[in-house]
Amino acid sequence: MTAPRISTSMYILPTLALAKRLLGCTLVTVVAGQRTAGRIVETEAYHGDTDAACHCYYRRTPRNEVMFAAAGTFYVYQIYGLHYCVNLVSERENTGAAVLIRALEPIDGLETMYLRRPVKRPTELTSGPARLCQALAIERSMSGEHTQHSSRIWVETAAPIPDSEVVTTTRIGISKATELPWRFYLAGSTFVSKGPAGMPGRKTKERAFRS
DNA sequence: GGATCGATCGGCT
DNA sequence: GCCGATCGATCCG
Repeated sequence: MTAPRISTSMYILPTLALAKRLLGCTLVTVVAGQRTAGRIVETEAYHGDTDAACHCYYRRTPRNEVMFAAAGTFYVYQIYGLHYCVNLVSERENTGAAVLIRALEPIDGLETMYLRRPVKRPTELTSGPARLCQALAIERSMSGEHTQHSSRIWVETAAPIPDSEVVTTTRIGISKATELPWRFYLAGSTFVSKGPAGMPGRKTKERAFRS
């Protein structure tokens, strides 16, 4: 079962709208002939020079260059020297904004995912930005690929999730701009990441955002 | 269950 | 030199 890839009209949405709209859609990779896919259940928005937590906040550099590419481009970066995280670039070219994909519900290729991540429960497979990259074999060489054209990574569309099923909170694991309610997840999903319990010197606690 | 800590390295504040 | 959009192991209760 596959669905069409997301269309231009979707990934040109403003970053916050795109972050919400990606919920329910399917992130797919095909690596070494193995298709692995998961339903997106958690995202975060990062937006250019207005957002101190964004990689593009200070200026354009070789590292964040891909975030200034066309909307629909994947931006993959390495964090803490050993993990990867994947984003979908948003907004007009040269803006420097993206949506971080933080958690998936595994759908296809579970056996392959377990080979890449020897864990016990399906909830441990893809419930975190670095975990899902390991399970779907996403690494830095995929940075710069486009969801419309890539043969190894793309997003497939799904019906929009009603607002009543989307929870909005502050973002996780950052130390700047912690007040922005730019994290979104599917209410009731057991595949959402919880984030670190608490690390010294870091404000990681999420705050529910009332609306 | 919750808190603490180490791994590991590229890019820059 | 410092530190991060993280994870998993370990210790405590």
